[in-house]
Amino acid sequence: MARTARAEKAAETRGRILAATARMVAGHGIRGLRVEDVAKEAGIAVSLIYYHFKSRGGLVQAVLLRTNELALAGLAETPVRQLDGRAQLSALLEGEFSELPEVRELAVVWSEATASAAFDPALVPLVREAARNWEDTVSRLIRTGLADGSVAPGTDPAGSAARLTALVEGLSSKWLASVLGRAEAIALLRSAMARELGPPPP
Amino acid sequence: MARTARAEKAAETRGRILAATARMVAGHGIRGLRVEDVAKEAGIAVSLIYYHFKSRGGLVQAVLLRTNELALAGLAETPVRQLDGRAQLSALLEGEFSELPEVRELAVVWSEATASAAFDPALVPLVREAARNWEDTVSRLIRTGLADGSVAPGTDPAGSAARLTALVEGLSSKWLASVLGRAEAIALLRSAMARELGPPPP
DNA sequence: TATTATTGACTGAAATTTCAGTCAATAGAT
DNA sequence: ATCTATTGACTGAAATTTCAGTCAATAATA
Repeated sequence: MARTARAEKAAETRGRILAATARMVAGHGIRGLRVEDVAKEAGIAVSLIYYHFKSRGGLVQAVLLRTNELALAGLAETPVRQLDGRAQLSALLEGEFSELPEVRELAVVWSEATASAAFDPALVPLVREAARNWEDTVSRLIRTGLADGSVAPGTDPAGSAARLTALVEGLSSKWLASVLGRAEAIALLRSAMARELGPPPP
Repeated sequence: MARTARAEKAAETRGRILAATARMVAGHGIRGLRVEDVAKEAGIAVSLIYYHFKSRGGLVQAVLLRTNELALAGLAETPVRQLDGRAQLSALLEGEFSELPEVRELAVVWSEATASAAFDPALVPLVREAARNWEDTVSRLIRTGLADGSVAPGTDPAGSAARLTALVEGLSSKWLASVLGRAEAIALLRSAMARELGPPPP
């Protein structure tokens, strides 16, 4: 499908709008999202947003979809082969508390989506799928750890994954709300991992 | 201070407004809260809300304060003296996932407050204090459990309390978002408690 | 290939909707 | 008669959505 130059540029614009939307959601929340702000941030006319997306709600849906895709891509990124499963998992979970704007952005959008899903049924399937992806990745890494000996034998991958992801979500929301510092959050996560997966290998 | 009939009635009205606000927040979130809806729900005029509270923001602050007080009162409710510390803690944490509207209401308001605090610094102290109360209560019950033998010796009350409360918050947000069923949430909580506090006594 | 028609991306401004917040007037208690 | 609680109608400022129209890229035609 030879995309014409015009279509190419349009796709890029759409992408710019979504990126701008993500930044705005990260800064003001889903409910605090203003279409005009998005347009300004993306450097385009407000009405163009309505041309590409049906409505403000459609824009939100689209940005959540994109966020899921980005997160999946991030998970797929092979995290240094020489690390054992346990270390990879550590990196993945602790990475949730990064100060890097683009990582924090994902965390905020995700947390906003979950919170909003309680009032907006349209978001539920999206949030469900994202949660499943995340949990699957964690339990896969636990199995890797079981195989390479970095995780204590007898660990239940699915159960530990469910508990750890829920814990991370709780810690993350406290962290985003400034109730918990980054260091404390990571310390709590580490102690929980030790309980779930046995003492870390040296 | 002999409260006159007028003051009495006014106080009651204030209470009705706050109760209505809590219901609306539970249904639409803090960000979805509209003062006209509150007025309709409480059966009073919009302007009366501004008479009793300075602004929409003041109303939100007030409802969060009230929610904290309600929660504290709920915590204080002596949970049957014959239960050991462990059982009391179980009841307390599992109670978070009750289907009772008034309990679920507390959970939603709390979760909304936390989510909103990420964008509204005015809410941070309130959320902090509520988190501290909650964590203190949990760690106190763990100490009770240590004393009566229902919690494994060597358990660190503060650490376990921090991890358990974070876990409950994560489970709760998934539960409210319909990502997790009540039964699953409780099962995960139980398995986590077993890890933190040792096997439950028979 | 030069000319003409058609489509797709995009804009600016106006229409509509949505809300928080105000105020003067009134009812009711003391 | 005074003060307090309460009302209902109103305002103003955002914010969302719609729409008529421009311009450049592509497709069709000669």
